[in-house]
Amino acid sequence: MSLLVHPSTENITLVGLLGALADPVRLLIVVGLLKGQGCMSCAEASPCPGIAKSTLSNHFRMLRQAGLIRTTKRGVEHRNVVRKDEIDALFPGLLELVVKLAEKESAENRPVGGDGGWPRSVGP
Amino acid sequence: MSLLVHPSTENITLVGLLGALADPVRLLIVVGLLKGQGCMSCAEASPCPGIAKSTLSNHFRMLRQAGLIRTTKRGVEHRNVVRKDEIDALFPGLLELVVKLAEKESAENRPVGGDGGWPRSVGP
DNA sequence: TCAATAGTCCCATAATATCGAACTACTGAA
DNA sequence: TTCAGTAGTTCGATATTATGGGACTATTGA
Repeated sequence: MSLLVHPSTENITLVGLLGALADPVRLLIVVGLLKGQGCMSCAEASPCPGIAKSTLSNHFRMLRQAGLIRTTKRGVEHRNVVRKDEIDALFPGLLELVVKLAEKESAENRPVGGDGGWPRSVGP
Repeated sequence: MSLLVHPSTENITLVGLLGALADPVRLLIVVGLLKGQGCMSCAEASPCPGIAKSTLSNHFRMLRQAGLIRTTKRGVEHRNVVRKDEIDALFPGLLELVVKLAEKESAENRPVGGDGGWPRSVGP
């Protein structure tokens, strides 16, 4: 059963948000949500080829737990929206800048994330 | 032997930087470096009680691998500095904003990071 | 009622983080 | 030179976390 627990605003932390954004898939999801509008299906939200459904579900759960998105059931699917107003109040400028930098990075031919160099990509 | 490998600027990614900052200890280290100046000992850099020396060493390695800091040997200790100019060129405004938000968070009595709510702090 | 769809949950496996202990490198005495 | 002390890294074991397949739940529409 999905209870769709969301943290209250006082439990949203900067480290939590950064961690939620520190994954290529999740970053693309969030940028997509912010540039488009609230998105429907998980699969729809992400330009993710060959990622298991359960993994995608986990990514959305992580975004939810970090307080980045709010998920509501709408019929058979889940509607995810970024908690923009709340996050802007807590951490003004963060979402805007991340979106801008992600777009800058991809515009410079450096695929957003890629493997992200995170975690674990450079030797000792 | 420590080779102190640093990624070249083209291998510094947004996801990598966010991941490096997505830890309470590392965030405090980076903020400390940016607010103070290049720091000497790992132990000195971090206001970290009861964190194992090897763990701290790993945190510095992660910051290094993400391209956030540059480490040079100076005598018996390692000198760590934030690669500010390079990161500012790649991702303008990121470091400044993160420092500002971390300070805002702690000013609001919400200890920066805490356990950070990341990873894993809210139930299903 | 039944099939189809959207997502979650559970499990096993793989990848990471943490920390103690051993080790390396450098410094500054004696 | 030798030796003790300091700063960090590396290694091994353990614990935590992510991934993906498959089963399961809930909702919709025929």
